[in-house]
Amino acid sequence: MALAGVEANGIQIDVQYLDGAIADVGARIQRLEGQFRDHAYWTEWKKLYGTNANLGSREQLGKLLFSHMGLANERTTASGKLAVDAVALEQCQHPFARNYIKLENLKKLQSTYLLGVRREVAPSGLLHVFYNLHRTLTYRSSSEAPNFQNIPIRDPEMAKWIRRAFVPRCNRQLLELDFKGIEVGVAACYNLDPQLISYVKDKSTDMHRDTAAELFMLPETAIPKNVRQAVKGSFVFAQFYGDWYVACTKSLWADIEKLGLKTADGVCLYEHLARHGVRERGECRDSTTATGGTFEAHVKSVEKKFWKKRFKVYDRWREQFYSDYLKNGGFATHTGFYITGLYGRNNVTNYPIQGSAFHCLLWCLIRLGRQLRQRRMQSLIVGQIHDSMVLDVVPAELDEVVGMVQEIVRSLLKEWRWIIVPLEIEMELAPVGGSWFDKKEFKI
DNA sequence: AAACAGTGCGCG
DNA sequence: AAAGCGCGCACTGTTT
Repeated sequence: MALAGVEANGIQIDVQYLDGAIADVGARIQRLEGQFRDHAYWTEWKKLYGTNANLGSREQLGKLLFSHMGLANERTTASGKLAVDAVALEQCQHPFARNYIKLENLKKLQSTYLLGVRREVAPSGLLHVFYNLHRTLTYRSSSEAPNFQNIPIRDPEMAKWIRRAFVPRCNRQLLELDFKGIEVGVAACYNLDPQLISYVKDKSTDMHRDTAAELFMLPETAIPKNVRQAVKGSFVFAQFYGDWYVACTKSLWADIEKLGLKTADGVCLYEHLARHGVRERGECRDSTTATGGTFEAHVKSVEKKFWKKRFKVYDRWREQFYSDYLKNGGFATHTGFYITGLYGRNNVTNYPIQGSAFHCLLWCLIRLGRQLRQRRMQSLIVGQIHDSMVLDVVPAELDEVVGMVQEIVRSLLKEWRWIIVPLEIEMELAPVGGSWFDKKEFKI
């Protein structure tokens, strides 16, 4: 019922802007495609495929680059074919391949997002997306027509093109509220690992910083922001979701180059590691290839310490939870669901965390929506993204809305006793009349 | 023409 | 023993 309310509210779209953006991006795509058709490679491409040559076919591009031209590519897909994705094309280090990625990005922006939103906007100018609660294995939600939960944000350029179209109603502003680190917090509520709990509770500590110090042999007091960020994504979260050191080694090693990671003194991390006796990545083929002096061997030892020392209770919980599932044929979540069926180890230990984290948000969303109506306020909930909600607020109601949310979170902690860590709400606010792209951190 | 499988990529 | 989790959408190429 609550999500149906959000669907009915709808989010305002700046249709005039959107139509302009569609025209602009369309022209860019045309221009780029024209450049491709002037390139010598396109002539080769046509020799291979004749009238069937299709610039949009990655299969054809793969044949051209990796079979015909003989460029290297060791990446394969699930079914064993050569992968022709952004990583493989990046590795070609060739302008034709690089520009192809750019073109594909623009086409993704145009077809999935700009046109995807345009197609669904109602004549009123409101976009009523759908939220499902019956389609996920984890008891999260999903969103469709269009999917409101995967609108670009990480690439600022793509984010600007599409998020500019999402605007507040007249004389209002967009407010986004999200739970900070909710999945880590909820994980701690399942595994009760004292070290993890203390990391979550004590703001002076930072597990990403500490792990970064170990992985890159740096002092904990001198971890650059982008190094911490890379370790958070490529190691800590990956490990929590069930990744292993071989894959983590590859992505961390690639991050150094891709993100230009350096020590606080400006020394490239390859050079820094070499000074500490780690001169190469390692073969990274399987569990037998980690030989001494390689980054692979080092990451392996950090992983061991990570699970056997730092988060040993979390480690034991994963084992226990999975073996209980094997015995019982199912597992319960803290939010009252019992999940049965055939799943692997990573699924079983991740589903309850992912689902329950969403239920914290849903619990709050239900109450906020109800209270806004009861108080006859004009502010509306207009969207939801797993651990966040987007509101279209009347400026005069802003303080009251924020107060209501904080009170609701307090009552959540009282009601659900299994939540044994603090829950923090982060807010982002756009100016009155500003778009979703214009949101900025907002503190009271 | 519709359905399906496979691939790739956007988000949390 | 397995080897990050969850989604929706667009597009290509093939089958029905």
